[in-house]
Amino acid sequence: MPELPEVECLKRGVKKAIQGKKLKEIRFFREDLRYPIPIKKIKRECQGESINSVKRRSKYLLWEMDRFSLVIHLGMTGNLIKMNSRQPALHHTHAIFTFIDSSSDSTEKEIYLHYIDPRRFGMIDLCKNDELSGYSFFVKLGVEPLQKRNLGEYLFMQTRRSSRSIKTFIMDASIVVGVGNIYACEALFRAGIHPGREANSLSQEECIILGSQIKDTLKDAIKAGGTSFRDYRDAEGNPGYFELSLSVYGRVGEKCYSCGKIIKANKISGRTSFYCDNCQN
DNA sequence: CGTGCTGTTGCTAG
DNA sequence: ACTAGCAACAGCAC
Repeated sequence: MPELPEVECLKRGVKKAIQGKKLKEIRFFREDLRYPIPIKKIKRECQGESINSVKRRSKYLLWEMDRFSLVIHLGMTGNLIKMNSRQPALHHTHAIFTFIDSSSDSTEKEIYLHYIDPRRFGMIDLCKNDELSGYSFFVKLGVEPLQKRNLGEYLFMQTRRSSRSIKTFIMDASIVVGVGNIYACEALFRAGIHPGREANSLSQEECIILGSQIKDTLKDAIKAGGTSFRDYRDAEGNPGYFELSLSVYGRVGEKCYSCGKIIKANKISGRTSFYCDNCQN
């Protein structure tokens, strides 16, 4: 489900639901996802703590408490959904977080966030707040596309010595985070750049166009609530609608909305790439 | 029934 | 130094 826009939308919903609330109880239903879950440590350090803020870095969610931050990644199929029950409702429910208002001890207003992940490519981890900058999963991350000023100039600099394809390049999280297969395809279409072009063959002008199209594509997707390609839902269980705006992704064999030629699909570094031969050069 | 895809990321081998 | 390929897994379309 998640590329940057989906995680951003989920973050906003989760933030609304739990920020300022007290994490009363955490229940785990298995010991590992992609990596082992430090269950004892998480229970010890987080139960009874208040959530000061909910943040996103790359595709990681951060629940910041006084000393620690819970780090949650959704992998390919993970989700966090508000439910009415503290009982697991689905087969692939791996954790349930119970929140209460910090001010009251009543059980009336408990909130239950269920972590669900069929494929278990996600992760749940804990990191001290003052160690986040050196946190192993964060140290190698590239820039946040929506925060980075002059993203295009940055891409131009970074691409100069790279012979890999531009699509693989912008999907590389050590260069720029959050751009997965869907948004890489869409941003390249909007920029009129063929996904198979060698990164270092792009002119400065093309890089600047690509940089701004990456930002616009991500922003548009966030506005639409993300892309519910298969089963993405936000924290409230609502789907996103950006798939209605997809120009090329998943449209192989269909007509390009812009020129009417047939959309093609090709494997680039093992990932299916959708593009219009006519509009993208 | 297989078979071959799928939104991620980090490690490995070349 | 860079890059492609793979592994971890469940579900779904064909």
